[in-house]
Amino acid sequence: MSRNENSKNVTVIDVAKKAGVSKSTVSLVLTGSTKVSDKAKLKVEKAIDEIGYVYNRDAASLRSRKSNLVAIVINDLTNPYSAQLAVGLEIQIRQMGLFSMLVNSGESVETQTSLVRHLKEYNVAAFIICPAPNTSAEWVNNLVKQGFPVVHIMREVAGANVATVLPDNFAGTKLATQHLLTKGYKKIAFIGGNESISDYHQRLSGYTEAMTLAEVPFSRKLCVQSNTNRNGGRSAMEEVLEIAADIEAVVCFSDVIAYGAIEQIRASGKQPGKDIAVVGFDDLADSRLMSPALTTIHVDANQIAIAVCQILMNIKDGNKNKILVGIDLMERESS
Amino acid sequence: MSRNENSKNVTVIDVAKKAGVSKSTVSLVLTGSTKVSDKAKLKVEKAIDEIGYVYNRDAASLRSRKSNLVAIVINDLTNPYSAQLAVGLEIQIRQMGLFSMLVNSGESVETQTSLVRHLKEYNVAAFIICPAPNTSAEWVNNLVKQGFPVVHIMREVAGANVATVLPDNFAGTKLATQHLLTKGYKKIAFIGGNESISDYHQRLSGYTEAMTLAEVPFSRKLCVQSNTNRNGGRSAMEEVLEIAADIEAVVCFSDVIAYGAIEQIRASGKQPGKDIAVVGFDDLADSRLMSPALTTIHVDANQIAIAVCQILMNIKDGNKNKILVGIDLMERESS
DNA sequence: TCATGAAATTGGAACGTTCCAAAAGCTATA
DNA sequence: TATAGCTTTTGGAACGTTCCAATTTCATGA
Repeated sequence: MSRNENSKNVTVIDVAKKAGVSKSTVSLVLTGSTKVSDKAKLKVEKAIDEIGYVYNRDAASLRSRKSNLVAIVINDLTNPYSAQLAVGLEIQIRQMGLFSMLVNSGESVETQTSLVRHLKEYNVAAFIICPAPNTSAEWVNNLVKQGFPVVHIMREVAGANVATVLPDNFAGTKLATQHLLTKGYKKIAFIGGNESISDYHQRLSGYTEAMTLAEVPFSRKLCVQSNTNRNGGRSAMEEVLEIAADIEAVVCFSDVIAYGAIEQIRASGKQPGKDIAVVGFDDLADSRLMSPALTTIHVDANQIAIAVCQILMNIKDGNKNKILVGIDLMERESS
Repeated sequence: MSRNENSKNVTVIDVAKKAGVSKSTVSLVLTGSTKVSDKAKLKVEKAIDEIGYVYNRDAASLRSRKSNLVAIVINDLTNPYSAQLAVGLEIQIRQMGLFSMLVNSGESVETQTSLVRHLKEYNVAAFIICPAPNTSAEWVNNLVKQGFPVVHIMREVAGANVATVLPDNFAGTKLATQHLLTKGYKKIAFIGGNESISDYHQRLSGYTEAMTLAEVPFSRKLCVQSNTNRNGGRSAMEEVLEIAADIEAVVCFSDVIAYGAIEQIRASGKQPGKDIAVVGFDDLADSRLMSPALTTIHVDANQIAIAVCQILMNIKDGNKNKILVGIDLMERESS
């Protein structure tokens, strides 16, 4: 698409003429150089305002081979936690003086591949990716080999040689489970999520660890997998209730799963939070507003965003570490 | 940020050498020209693969003064409906052979202004904007005057001379209210939303129109404003219950408001859907999964996205129309 | 075989910026 | 006043693409 059919653009040269300096001086002002006199700077800024000049980043990044565009590739924007994370990342990136470009892969590797291919053409400086399921390590490593700074968030890709920032899933569910144990519950199930999600194992292990440490017996049958939406929570909870009508508490893979579980508990005629305790994972905004307010593991999206940005700043150090972001237990009415 | 410190980039010239043609021919292949022989095309494509060439859009759009980047400026990505809309727009835009850049204004005019200023530098071809509250018509008109195709979605800015696509809010709440009236309910409240949101008046009018047409008396006191989150729904519902304990049904400004209302109804010891009917607006994915499943006005995000894209295709015709996207009643358990 | 015209290919200029090395302008000191 | 050393300014080249006008190639028909 073209915007203005024929009209000439206003360029640095026009600004230079207006301000009575050279185009090089204008460029120095635009790039915020310190080696330009205040007098010249003022003249240029005045000229820019008067003449309605718009900086052309295409030309700039073509010539300078630099870019301040950071691509954020999100797995699923319709997932509330992902959206929250995207917003946090955007704000942090802007604070670094960079600009972000947000795209959504919709959990499809094909879309993700296509998006990244295009984004490379747009000369992005770095990629922040929440990898779609089945993302290949080879693909990621190739991207890195091409010289792009890459940071993965929320999910790990086995064998991928990239920095990764994710919540301490293991500690999270362990803490959640221990909270329930402390409250005196013994019959505790773990519901929701499934093995195709990279963090499932970590969250499940947190639960089993806590149960084992407390020497409370538990059955693998009470670890019911499901898809990750609200319906998944309902059906997993339904299954648990069928297997063990006397269940006392459930640790949920995520808040969304917990929402479904709560509905199913209600549907079965029991009261969530009273008859059966429920703990979630994520701490979505809704979780403290709902009723009963959901006890959950808080994962601070801003903290993740900050960690990502710190890595981006120092990516040249070849930082390929895994950073675990701390979690907190938010104790509320549902447990 | 810079990616590769010193290494030379692979350019069309390298491709040309490898393929044994001129750079002009390579360019013709890249831009999909029909006036290049199949033989040359194959040679070029082979060379591109072998040499690992990446198209440089900065150079291309600098020279051609064209761009296929469309900016989507969303008011609040953490709002589930906005997120759904953003995803729909992204897909439609990609299908048009364009590329979208998603940014979030967070309902702040200042952020919105800053984002748009930057996006202009990135040479975007068009703006799709869900305007933040207090967006000035002058600002928008100025953007249009600068030659940028602009389409507003979901919200109108009074006095702004731009094409706007939004759901038929009036018809929506009218239909919702008539549905409740048909079911025999008489004491019907309208809750949630507030006058700072451009579509509030339209939705409120739909309700009053239906009540008036049916000659069912109603009190302005039962039209309770609130902020737009779940808590707003709770407090508005609480107020309604205080004023009129015998309320039979509520039309909600949005699904999120309805979620809050349902919780408050429960908290008051009544059963949503049985004792008090609830109707929402938006039809979020969760609304059909929750319990009771929410009766609501369905607004098809894809239809909005398609309408926006149609306008973008024909923007040169100076299309400044307002397009109302049709709505549907989804009758479920809550009414 | 040659002339004709259409189709395909081509090299050089241009897009608007930054980089570079060189020039000019300053200030302080002898 | 001359000089050295520093700060500020500057014109031309370069980034990688597309556009344009000109040239070459090809197919056709006489």
